[in-house]
Amino acid sequence: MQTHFTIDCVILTFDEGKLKVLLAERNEYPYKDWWALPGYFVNKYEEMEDAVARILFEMTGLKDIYMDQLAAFAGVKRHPEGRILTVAYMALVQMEEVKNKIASLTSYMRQLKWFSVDELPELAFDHREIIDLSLDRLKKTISFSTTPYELLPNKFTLTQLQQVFEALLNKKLDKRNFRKKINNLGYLKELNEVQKGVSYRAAKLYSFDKKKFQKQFSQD
Amino acid sequence: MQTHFTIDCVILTFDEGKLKVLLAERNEYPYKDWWALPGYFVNKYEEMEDAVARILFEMTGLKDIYMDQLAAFAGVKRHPEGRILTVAYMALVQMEEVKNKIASLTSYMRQLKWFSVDELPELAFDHREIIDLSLDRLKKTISFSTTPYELLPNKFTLTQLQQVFEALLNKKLDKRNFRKKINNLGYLKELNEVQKGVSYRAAKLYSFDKKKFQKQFSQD
DNA sequence: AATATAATGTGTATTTCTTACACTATTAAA
DNA sequence: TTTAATAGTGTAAGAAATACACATTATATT
Repeated sequence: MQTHFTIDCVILTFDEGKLKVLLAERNEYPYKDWWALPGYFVNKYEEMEDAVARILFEMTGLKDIYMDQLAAFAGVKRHPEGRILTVAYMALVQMEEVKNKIASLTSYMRQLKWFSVDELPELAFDHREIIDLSLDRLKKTISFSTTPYELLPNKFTLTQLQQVFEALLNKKLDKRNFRKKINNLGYLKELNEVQKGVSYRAAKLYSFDKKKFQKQFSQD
Repeated sequence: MQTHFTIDCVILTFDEGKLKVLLAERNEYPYKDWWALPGYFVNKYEEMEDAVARILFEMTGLKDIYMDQLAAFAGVKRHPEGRILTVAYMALVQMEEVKNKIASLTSYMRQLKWFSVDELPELAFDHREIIDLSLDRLKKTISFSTTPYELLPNKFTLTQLQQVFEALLNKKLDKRNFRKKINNLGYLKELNEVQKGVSYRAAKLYSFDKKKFQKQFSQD
């Protein structure tokens, strides 16, 4: 038995204090004119991860994006023409980088747009379920992973970092306790720079020390 | 583009103080005579979960087995004849139940055998990688999931439960601290029964209260 | 009946982590 | 100079995690 084989990408970023996902407006049957996750067929001799990278490049103009497989969705009734198996991936990008790049629109999608994850339109196929799964996954792993730092610019304030945690965990955190905990983890580097362009006291900038992070997690 | 579509199952249980996985000896090209995960093609109009249930029934004689999707594996070079996409599932069973059932051998496999996960033979395809992934996944989720109880008989001793944790986490735990913690979770029921057939002091039996467990996790 | 064996079952003190909580400092704009 | 807006900081109380040793009990052996 054979099946059609596609990739769908939940591309997430953090912008304006909110977690956002990139959606495409479909220009093709079925679900024409609906919003959907960016995705497409995998070519015969193409590795799945390469197909993901290809789609991510088309959508964001970026290479070497962080990605993580979520799950396979293979419902017989996903598509009116018969089973189309899709492997869903989650990708995390920095809004700063995306802003300078241009996405290539294709015949099968009319436009791309970032939506806040708590203001999603109705979505094609089972794409809502896929996004929910990715948010669940992030929520569970956030404390032990690099995800917050993939979503933020390379230099960020502690308040921005806290906002990422709050958006993913969907609850408010105490500022002092959050900073204490983050400091104890020991993989933030305090920079000799401050935020610019704000009309109030500027916050110190920090960067993420990936090496120290990995050292801690390689011991388990 | 179309691809062949199969399911592979990592069927795990706990027996003789060890975590064990069920493997099949292949009777077919490629990897003829090698040990492999039980698995097979998904039929055209069959839901993926139904295919998993079908394979699990053939292998163990059991229905309604706990299962969880692990990941899709789709490497172009997995199979010499071209891409065969497989969705790997993890299934957990109680050895007690399996022992009374008969598996149905098929033309493509010669025999089934339980292997301790730390004494695995060389495996066909990327099946070793799949097993490693399932063990990783279990390790990460064990404290917040029903997995230990899916692997054990319905009535079990605290020492057995501790052994499951130790096998999954791959480290020794302190008996008193383990019991204190398990007790605080509050979803174990102490039964008025003790272990039988041992030549030393018999341990009390406990059962898992699934309702209380779910109540706790529905609040997050 | 006495003894040996093998695993069960139990408490406390120490340290670490988590939580709750409110005010001063700094910058830019008006 | 005043106002507005966010940055940045410490402490006390409670909860959870860790380290650690011995008496108890059922069976098997002599």
